[in-house]
Amino acid sequence: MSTVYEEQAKVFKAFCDEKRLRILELLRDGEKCACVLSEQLDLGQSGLSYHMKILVESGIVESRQEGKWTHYKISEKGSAYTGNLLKKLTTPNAVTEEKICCKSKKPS
Amino acid sequence: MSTVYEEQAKVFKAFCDEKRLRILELLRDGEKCACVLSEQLDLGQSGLSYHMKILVESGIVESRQEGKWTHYKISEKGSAYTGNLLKKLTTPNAVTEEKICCKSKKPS
DNA sequence: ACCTCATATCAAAATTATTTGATATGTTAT
DNA sequence: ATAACATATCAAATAATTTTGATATGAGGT
Repeated sequence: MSTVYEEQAKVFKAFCDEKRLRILELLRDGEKCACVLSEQLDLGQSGLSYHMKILVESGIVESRQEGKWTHYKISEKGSAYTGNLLKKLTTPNAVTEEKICCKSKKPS
Repeated sequence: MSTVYEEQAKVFKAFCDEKRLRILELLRDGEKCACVLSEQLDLGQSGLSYHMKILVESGIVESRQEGKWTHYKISEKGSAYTGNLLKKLTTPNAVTEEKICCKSKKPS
């Protein structure tokens, strides 16, 4: 069972972990390279790499290579996409709105 | 380590699981009771209950008791809150925007 | 080419989330 | 009060995620 749902879930995984929220918070102050991020969080090098991969794959973060260093920043495009997706997922379909499910009372 | 981050993560957990995304999709068609949801997904009674608890605790879904039945629907308030939170988490701080980290090149 | 450094990947261990079946709670009807 | 039903909770089993340390890859400098 892998489909649209898994794709969508992947996007929000970015926000489902404490460490990643901390990383995003740091990135709100502007682009940062991995070394700086690793320094500011209690995360080893490989742990950071693991989370950055998830963030990049979610589309929320962009990476840029510069020589040995990798710089990360929040992606405007990805953020906008996610915002729209969230709205879509939580907006009622407006179509067949009223449909009683389990009868509230037996017919008297 | 439990704080704001964990609180925020909890909100987005609603969207991080395939089953829950399916449930939300069903709820976009209007309020539904647990029995109907359970019927439409390959989820046993207790499994559904587990996911509904997560959804309700995230604030995205509201529940309403009616006799024996529990009805669930998407919470407008919770959705709006989450939308704003998402925006907040992905909007740059605009303050000290430019700050070079790892020197791009050695001073020549 | 070789060395050093930054990051990525891998595999094992540890942690956390999900599923499942059994039982508990609470509501309605008899 | 008891029976029947809807949902919640619990505990054990399973699966997925995260952490950690070791090793690989790839860039720059010598």
